[in-house]
Amino acid sequence: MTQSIGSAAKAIGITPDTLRYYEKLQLLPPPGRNAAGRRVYREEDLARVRFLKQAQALGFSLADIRQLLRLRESPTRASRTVRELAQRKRDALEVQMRQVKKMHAELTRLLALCTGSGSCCPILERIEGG
Amino acid sequence: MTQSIGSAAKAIGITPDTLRYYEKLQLLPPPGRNAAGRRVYREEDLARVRFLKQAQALGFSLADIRQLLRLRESPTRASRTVRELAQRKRDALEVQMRQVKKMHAELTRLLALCTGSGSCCPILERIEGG
DNA sequence: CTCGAACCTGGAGTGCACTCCATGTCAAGG
DNA sequence: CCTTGACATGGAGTGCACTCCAGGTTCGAG
Repeated sequence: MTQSIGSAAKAIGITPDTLRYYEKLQLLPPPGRNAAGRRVYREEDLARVRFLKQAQALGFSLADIRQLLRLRESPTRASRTVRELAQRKRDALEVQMRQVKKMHAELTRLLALCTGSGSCCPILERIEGG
Repeated sequence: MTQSIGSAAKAIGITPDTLRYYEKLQLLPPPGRNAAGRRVYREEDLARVRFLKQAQALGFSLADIRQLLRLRESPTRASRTVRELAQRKRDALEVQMRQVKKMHAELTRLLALCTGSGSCCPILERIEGG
């Protein structure tokens, strides 16, 4: 069963433009074409795109994903490289999480102080105070 | 006490380019100039930049900060608008936190499964499996 | 006095991940 | 048959926050 670029994109939840963009970046191999020169996607092609999107949802960049896809294709599926990639990504997420948490806590604290009615604003004061 | 753009930038921990960039975006008012036409920063100017950087550290974008700076300058310091800005930002951070947490948990789970030695890779399988 | 560092300006380039555009071809419904 | 919509291409534009460059002036140390 094959699909046009439009229905393939819809099935995955992206746009045809994005699909062509991934192809241009060589994240996806050129799909087949029909007699009229239009792209034809097989289930296998869709699986690759879904893999890409899943990895993206796990926080990997397209550059990371380029690696991941190559490893996925490789016959030995060199597990160690993937593991290292995942580990680095997890470390980065930890740092990000701490930062986001800190910002959130601070804003929560400031919002609790702030009635939104007074003429003085604890939020501005906090930012000013450093 | 006044500063050259270089020492002002250093004091804040940014580059002169960034300082000029903020000025171009009108996030900072044009500072004074000396006889030779070089920028001269007063303590007051530095305070504004520090405010900007603090707000940035709290997760505000430059567009947000433009608002914040205007409000800071305003005579009434309209607290309600600031509060709304902060609230929206906090909500966004909550969403972001949940996402980052989820990705982190998933990667941790996968890394626990993955020895990095076997020929099969749970991480790739997970991404494939959807 | 000289030399290198710091400064000035306007504008271009970066990185990420798309997104949109103009122009043209092709296919299916009414 | 005609229109409308999906598809094709190459290339430009978006948004964010810088960052760098060329070409010229000025400052401060020796």
